[in-house]
Amino acid sequence: MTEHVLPRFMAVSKALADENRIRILALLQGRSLCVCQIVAVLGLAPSTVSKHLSILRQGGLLEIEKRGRWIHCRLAGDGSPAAVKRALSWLHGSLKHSKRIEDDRRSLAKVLKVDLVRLCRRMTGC
Amino acid sequence: MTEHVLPRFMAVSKALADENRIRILALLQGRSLCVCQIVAVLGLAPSTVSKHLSILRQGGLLEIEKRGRWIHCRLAGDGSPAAVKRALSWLHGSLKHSKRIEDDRRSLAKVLKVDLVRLCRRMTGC
DNA sequence: GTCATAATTCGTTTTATGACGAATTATATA
DNA sequence: TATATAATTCGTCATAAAACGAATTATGAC
Repeated sequence: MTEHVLPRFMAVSKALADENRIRILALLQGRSLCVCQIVAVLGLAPSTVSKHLSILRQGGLLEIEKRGRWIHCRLAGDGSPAAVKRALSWLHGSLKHSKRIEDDRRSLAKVLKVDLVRLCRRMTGC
Repeated sequence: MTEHVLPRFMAVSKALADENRIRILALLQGRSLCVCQIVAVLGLAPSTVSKHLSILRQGGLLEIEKRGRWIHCRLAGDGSPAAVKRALSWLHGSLKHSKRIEDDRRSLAKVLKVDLVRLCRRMTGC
């Protein structure tokens, strides 16, 4: 019986309460992505995406890894709390047939074909 | 592949993104409650609780049944979508050791001892 | 070292959400 | 029928959240 159980749960549920963050989590299913790749798919400002990623990390749903100049994101792994794993499994199970998510996946497929350096150059232009 | 999958999911996840709504769902675990009983435990204005209940219903997490002058609420049953059932199971699994939720339960135990008619009379006084 | 650039932080604006009380609706009881 | 009252809807206010651009930080390339 502890004080922080509910706040922790709320951090996860609030993280899941925004459509763009759900899109991010769906994009990351089964793969790791660079921030700029996520930006490219979502079509939002980098600062906005950065904020979303920070909220997802705070909820424990996301892990990051610095690789040189780029930051790669992936979903929380097996080591994460059961509550987080169940949330992700709920999410992925529920969104299997979403057109919006499928559109994002298609968009991602195109983005993945572009070299990272060229992709990020393109970003600044936007 | 349908259009409304993501909006439906968002209706559920947004419904779960408020602490007081989580408290309501936790209170309703395994029992049905009258609106005025929920009001008594949460300590919020009836209009506020009513709004919360409406959001939970919209998300499909809650069902209501009119019994005379009172409206009784219960969690979504076995007939509800898998996404909803999984959300509820995630929630209940995650909050087992929450002090706040446990306090609510104790508060509910007291409320349940009061006759419904007298309880509601007391409400108007507040 | 200097420059380019990936990502974040900060400040601001707009929009969404939660809270309440007053008014309304609907139902049981006198 | 008239009254009491459980619950909702409506209007309003205060707070929180999402979006952007500008400025900043940090890392690799030259």
